[in-house]
Amino acid sequence: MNSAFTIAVHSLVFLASLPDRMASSEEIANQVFTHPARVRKIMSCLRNEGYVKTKEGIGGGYIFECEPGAVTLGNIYRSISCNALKLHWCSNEASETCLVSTHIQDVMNHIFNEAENHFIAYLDHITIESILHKIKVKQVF
Amino acid sequence: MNSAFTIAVHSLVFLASLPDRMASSEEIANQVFTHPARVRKIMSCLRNEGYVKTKEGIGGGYIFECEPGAVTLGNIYRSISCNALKLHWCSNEASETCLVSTHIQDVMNHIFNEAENHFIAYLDHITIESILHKIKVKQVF
DNA sequence: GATTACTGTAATAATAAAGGACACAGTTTA
DNA sequence: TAAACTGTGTCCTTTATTATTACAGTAATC
Repeated sequence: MNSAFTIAVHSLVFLASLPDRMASSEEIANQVFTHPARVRKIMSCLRNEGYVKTKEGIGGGYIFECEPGAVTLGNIYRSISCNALKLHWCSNEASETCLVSTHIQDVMNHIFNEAENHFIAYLDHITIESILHKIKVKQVF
Repeated sequence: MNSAFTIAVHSLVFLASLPDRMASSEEIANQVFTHPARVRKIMSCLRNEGYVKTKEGIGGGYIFECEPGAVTLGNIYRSISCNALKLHWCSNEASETCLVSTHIQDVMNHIFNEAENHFIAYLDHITIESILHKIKVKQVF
């Protein structure tokens, strides 16, 4: 799993802490310790899903489009990292002589899909707002 | 997630299909489409956990040590890939001025741990034997 | 309408991770 | 002693990820 998911979550939590003004990609990047261009790319994705509103030009930037309580980590995962868990390892040269080799691919794909669903189901229980709240009360689990 | 987990599962399913003799790393590598040295490395790990028995020298190789029905994919995941889901992205230069940045790391670590637990809990429902069985009856889900 | 401060996005470069290949010591059998 | 194995470390290539740069497009402000 790459870090795009974490950056997205961190950015959104940051935005949720600033409900009344826009934040520029540079400001977010400083918080998240990455580069403004990367932030913009990731935020583009979140904008397509309707989670943030963006504005170009002077005074522009990013702001939450909907209620932080309505956005789950599952939502973010699905828009940013879906299939990140799936194995990239793949070989189609399977010798047709062996039943195990020819079918294992299907079996593993199915298992990874299901396992990822369980992963996402857990993430769906967590909202951006709940993370912000936990941080605010300094009661970090 | 790297492919070591998949290679381990495939190898074990293959071994489960040969309960009465040892298979060499070369034979397994042919099935799994990787290199004998990589198979040996991964099998070493599985041997440490007691899932396979190994034997050096002529006629040596690998064979199942326990019942294929007793080994779950969760077992394999824990021995081969634990923490594969965890984010590697990490920055300790968090500016102490911002509450979000300073605590987000703890929060995300906790979330990834829990999410991985859900992932593993699903894998614990699947045994090597059940995979072999599904393949044998050609009823691949 | 020119300037400034932004986003959007692509291209390239640098870095990190994964996997393959090889080597060789150690072990067991014959 | 030779042959067929495992165990393990190291190097090299490939691939994936991330950083960096660049620049066109847009909106506000002077």
